[in-house]
Amino acid sequence: MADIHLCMCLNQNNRVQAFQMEMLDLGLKTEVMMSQSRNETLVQGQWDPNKMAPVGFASTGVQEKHAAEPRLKIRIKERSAPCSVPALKTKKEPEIIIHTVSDEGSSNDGYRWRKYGQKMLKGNSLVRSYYRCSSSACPARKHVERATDDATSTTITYAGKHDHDKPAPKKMQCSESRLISPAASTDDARRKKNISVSSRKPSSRCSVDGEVDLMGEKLSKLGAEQALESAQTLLSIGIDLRPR
DNA sequence: CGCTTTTGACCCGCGC
DNA sequence: GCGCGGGTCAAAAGCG
Repeated sequence: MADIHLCMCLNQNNRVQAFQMEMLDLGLKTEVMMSQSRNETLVQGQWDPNKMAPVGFASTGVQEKHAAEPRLKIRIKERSAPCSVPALKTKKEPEIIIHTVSDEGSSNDGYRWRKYGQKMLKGNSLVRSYYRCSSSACPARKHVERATDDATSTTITYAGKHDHDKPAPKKMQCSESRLISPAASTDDARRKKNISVSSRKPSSRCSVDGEVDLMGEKLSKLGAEQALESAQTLLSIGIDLRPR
């Protein structure tokens, strides 16, 4: 099962728009939310993947940061939390949070990341790993947060933008596997030492690009060109939502 | 040999 | 002012 749950919140000029989509193993259930305050969801809608039209809207409560659904969950939102990097402290640089809950728990975003730190958080119940882009002078960073008691739950926080294109793969397959998220590769490395890794199920691929375009179309009606722009930013960062 | 990971130490912001 | 927690640094070790 390769569910994808994407939530995106934006905050520009004191306005927040959000959209969310789920791909329940290609079921492509899509939800669109709009909110007026940070992290608060006011409206939620659904798209029928066949009709490509809204199915219904319903009010929802405040989004919990960490939902407990046992499925792959990807969340993208802006964050106002300060970053220790001085340049990022002053600027409210958008951060993108991807929360994944899956067996594979990896997010291959196409970039090469280098781990530069790891912290035990909240009484060792969480392990947060810190990665930066391997490309020199690239400001892109990401934090991979993983529960020690639930290794299948991973929260990835992206900060900063890549100032370069995705590195060209030398070999399609090899590079793809090589470019699997460092969190996964880290764990893989550990698993190599401890236990054997069960072979990955080749899950079907599904592109989100069309969904993002759909979101942009809908949001444009809401006066959310910023949303589309940020969605493009998201894509430019290189997040690959294709389940593997 | 070059790149990545590991890990303890250090820095800094924030709350009390 | 102090302590705590989060983020980063940097050296050593590991790996391909």
